[in-house]
Amino acid sequence: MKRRAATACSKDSANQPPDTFSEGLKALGHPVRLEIVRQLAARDRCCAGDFCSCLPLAQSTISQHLEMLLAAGIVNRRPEGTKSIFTLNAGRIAALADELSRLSACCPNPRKDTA
Amino acid sequence: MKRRAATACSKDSANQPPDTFSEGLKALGHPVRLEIVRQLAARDRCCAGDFCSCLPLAQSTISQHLEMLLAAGIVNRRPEGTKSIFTLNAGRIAALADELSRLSACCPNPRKDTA
DNA sequence: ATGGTTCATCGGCAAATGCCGATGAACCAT
DNA sequence: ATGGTTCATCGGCATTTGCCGATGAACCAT
Repeated sequence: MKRRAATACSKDSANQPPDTFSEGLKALGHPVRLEIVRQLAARDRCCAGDFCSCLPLAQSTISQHLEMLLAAGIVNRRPEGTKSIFTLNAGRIAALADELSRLSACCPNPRKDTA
Repeated sequence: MKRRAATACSKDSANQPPDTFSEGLKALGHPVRLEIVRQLAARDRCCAGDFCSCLPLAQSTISQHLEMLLAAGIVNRRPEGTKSIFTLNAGRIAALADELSRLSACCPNPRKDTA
């Protein structure tokens, strides 16, 4: 098991450098990863196996999706016994949502009527 | 030029069926497409060529990115003479932002302090 | 009609992505 | 120590993505 790299790579929640906006959106832009996030939002605290039992995918595949979400700062991981506990990084998601809404508000673009 | 398929495929702004959330995020989850969206948000109304002059990519590549944004409902396209005028679909982006923020709000997940 | 723009589409190619089964480390029991 | 979980990582594979140059249609001049 090489997954005990650091001590607990979950505390550093919002460690996203500069341009990571598109990175975050990309991580969320996949139905499986989005489902993972939804599960996490609904249940709070899932271990990796929980996702395996509610998604029709191999364990290795799910592990890789989790890894991507982790790399994008969307989720946090914490080792607990032989399990990996995942939690949502709500702050990060909120920040993405915020930047997105700011994008939409930037230009009113009211040309939506008949003209 | 086959691009005059319908009359003006831009009016139907928010025509996204059911799951299109991840589709939209995926479309935005690419630095080039995000830059296109930013340009559009800042300037309102760009033709395709405008993007070619501010992005270091071939015209065909940009056309394809625009096509993706169009398919995802992020932008609208309107033919105008020999040009294609693009506008932001701000409503769609706002809806994505909203759903995203709802995701983050779902679970407070306050375990962010030392514990 | 002729020529010049603008831009969508068509191969083609390299790289990235998504998926899997297998392997083995870390941990928990016994 | 032995065996059973849990899960990250590896190699391999098929598909998708991102990019390009070239082509040609639609439109605008003249």
